[in-house]
Amino acid sequence: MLDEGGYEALTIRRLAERLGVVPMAVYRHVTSKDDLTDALLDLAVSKVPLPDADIDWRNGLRQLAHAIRDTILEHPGIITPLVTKPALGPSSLQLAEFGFSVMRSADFDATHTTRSVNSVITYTIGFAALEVPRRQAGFEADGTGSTSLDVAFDQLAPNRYPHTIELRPAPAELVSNEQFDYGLERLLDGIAEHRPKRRTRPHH
Amino acid sequence: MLDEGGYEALTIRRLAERLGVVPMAVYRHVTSKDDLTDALLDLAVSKVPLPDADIDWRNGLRQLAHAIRDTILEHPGIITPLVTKPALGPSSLQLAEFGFSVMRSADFDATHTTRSVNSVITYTIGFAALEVPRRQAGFEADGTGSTSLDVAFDQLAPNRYPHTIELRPAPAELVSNEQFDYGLERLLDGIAEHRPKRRTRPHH
DNA sequence: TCTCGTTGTTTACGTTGTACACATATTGCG
DNA sequence: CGCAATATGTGTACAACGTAAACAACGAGA
Repeated sequence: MLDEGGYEALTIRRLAERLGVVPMAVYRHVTSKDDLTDALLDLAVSKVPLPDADIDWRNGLRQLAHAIRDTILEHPGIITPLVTKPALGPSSLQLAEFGFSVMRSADFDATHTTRSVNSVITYTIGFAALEVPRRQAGFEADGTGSTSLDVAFDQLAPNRYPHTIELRPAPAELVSNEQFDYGLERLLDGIAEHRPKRRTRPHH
Repeated sequence: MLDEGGYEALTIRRLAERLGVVPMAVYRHVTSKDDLTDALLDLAVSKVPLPDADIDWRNGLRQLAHAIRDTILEHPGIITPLVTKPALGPSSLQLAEFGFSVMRSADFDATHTTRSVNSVITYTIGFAALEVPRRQAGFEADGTGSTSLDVAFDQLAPNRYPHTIELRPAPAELVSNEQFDYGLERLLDGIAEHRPKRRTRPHH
C-alpha cells in the first residue's frame, strides 16, 4: 500500500479491508499505527543490498549510497516516516556498520570514519527524500514538453533571478542520476583528501 | 503553532480557536490546508538570511548552508511539508540564485554551478531534516547520562556490529554542528577540486 | 471434552478536513 | 447619505481517520 499510494494511502481501515477483516482486527498484530510504520520502515531498510565486504572504501560507500537511494525510490512511501522518526533500528545500523568497516580497512581514523559515513548516508537520504515528491510533481519530462517547473521559470523576474534564468536547469536534471552522482562524488573527493597516507605498507 | 508543536499541532480547528473564530472562517483566507502549508513553507524559506553578495564562493555556500540549517532548526515544524512537497517557490529559488551567483563569479561553468549548488542545498536540508526528530527523541545529552540511542547500542550483537560498537559514536555527535560541518566541508573540498584554474587573472 | 490463549467483531468516541447554505460586516459608489 | 456588492464569519453536516472497551469465535493442549 505504501508503494502504491504513498504514506497517506496507508490507513488501518484500508489495510483491514485488503485483508478481508474488520479494522480493529489489525490491532491484534500491531499495537498502533506508529508501531506498524516503524516495522515497515525497518523492513524497507533491511532490503538495502550491501556491497561485498572486501570492496575498497570509495566503491563501497558509492555502492552503499546507490543501494540506499534505489531502495527509497522503489518504496517512496517510506520517506515520510523516514524523516519524521529517528529511524535507527538494527537494519539502519547495519548499513552504517558496513560503511565503518570499509573505511577502517582503509586506515581512516575513528573520527573521520564516523563522520564520513554519516555524511554520505545523510546526503543520500536527503537527496532521495527531496527527489521523490519532485518526481511525483512531474518534473520529469512529460510528453507535452513543459513541466510545472518550466511554468515557474517563465514567471521569474529577470532582475531578481538573473543566474537562475541564464542557467535554467532542466527540470529533469534536478532529479537525475547525474545530479545525485555529482554530489556524491564531490563528497567522496572531499573525504579522500583526508585519508591518512601511510609510509609503510605492510603487505599482509 | 508549527514552531510550538510541529506539523501535527497545526490544525484548522486549533488555528481558528487561536484566532477567536469558527473553523470554517479560515477557509475565507486559504483555499485548503495544503494551500496554507505551502504559504507557511515559503514564509519560512523567505526568512533564510542571505550572505553578502560579494563574498567568495566557498564562504558564500558555507554561510548559505548554515543559514538554511539554522532556519530549519528554528522552525522544526516545516520539515514534514518540506520533504513532502516539491517546494520550489520564489523564496527557494532565491537561495539557489545566490549560490549560482557566487559560483559564477568564481568562474565555475554552468554544469558545475547548478550541480554544486543543488548538492549543497540538498545535503543541508537532508541533514537538518534527519536532525530534528533525533533531537526530539532525546539524542542530545540529558541529565541522566544515557540516551535512547545508548540503550540501543547496548543491545547490539558484537559479532554483527563490531565497528559500530568499537566506534560507538556519541549520540550527541550525530546531531552536532561538528558533524554537519564535516560533511559540508568535505563537499566543498570536492567542489573546489573542480574549480577551473584560470591562466590569466584580470585584476579588475 | 474442557479450558484457555489467540484472533476477529461490534460499537462507540473524539478528531480531522471541508462542502454547503446562511448571516453579518464592510466597502465603494451614486 | 443610502444602497448594493463584496468580503468575511457562522452553523450544520459528513466522511474518514486512529483506537478504546466489551464481547464472540476459534484452535490447540490437557
